[in-house]
Amino acid sequence: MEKLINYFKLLSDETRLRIMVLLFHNEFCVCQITGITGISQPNVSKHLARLRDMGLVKDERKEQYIFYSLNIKDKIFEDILEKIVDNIEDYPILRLDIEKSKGAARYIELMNMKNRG
Amino acid sequence: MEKLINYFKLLSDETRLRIMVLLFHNEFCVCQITGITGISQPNVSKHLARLRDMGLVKDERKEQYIFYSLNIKDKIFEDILEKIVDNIEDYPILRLDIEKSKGAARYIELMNMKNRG
DNA sequence: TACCTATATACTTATATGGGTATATGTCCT
DNA sequence: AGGACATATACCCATATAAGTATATAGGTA
Repeated sequence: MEKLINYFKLLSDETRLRIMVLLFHNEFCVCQITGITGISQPNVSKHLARLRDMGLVKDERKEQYIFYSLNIKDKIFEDILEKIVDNIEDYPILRLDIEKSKGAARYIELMNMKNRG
Repeated sequence: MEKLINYFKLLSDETRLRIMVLLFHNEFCVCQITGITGISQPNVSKHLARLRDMGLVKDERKEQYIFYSLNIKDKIFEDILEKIVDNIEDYPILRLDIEKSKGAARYIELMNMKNRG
């Protein structure tokens, strides 16, 4: 039951909920999540680390970026997350994050272009 | 979204989760919940008050007892709770509470009989 | 090598949370 | 009215949690 309790703890924080819902739609690196949500980079990192330690997300380095993606094994948790996503219209903050995230693939391109002048 | 977050906060505490799952099966008074779960009376009362303030349970006095019952209006919360109950075999503590609760109707009878000698 | 960006972590602080004990309130019964 | 029980609440304490700032680590590129 401790696991179940921990799942609910995870979801009971707005920052983590936003991150989880984002990752439900796609994989993102830390800077993309930071850019999309406006949450500070250390904060995003910290929450992702916690999610990783609980085995709910996995990370993969691609050059300078570390991409995080969902890694859910527990059906009950998956179902709950899905239920939230299905009702995303009820949660404008989440919907907005997803909207913004659609331009996020370009975020890294833009960064790279900027760095190269 | 604050409501959703609050739902998860509610469920992320073992005491409240046990109470909610009990009430999902039946209505109970404070002393029954205390008897079934072994949680202290003030603690049970406090959590029930919190649930009541959030509109998730309602209370009804019957003589000296105050019975609490579920009063869920939000479908997403109902679905989540249902999902837990459907998988109750995974959570021995919850299952045991339910088992014990089956004798709980008799609890008040016993109390009354004892008081009358 | 030096610099820039991405990410992680340490440290601090403020706040929320949960539980215990003691006590108040309310109801029933005699 | 007084005693017994049910419930609620106040108060205290310990702990957990989240966020910010500063800093460390690591990769990429010139």
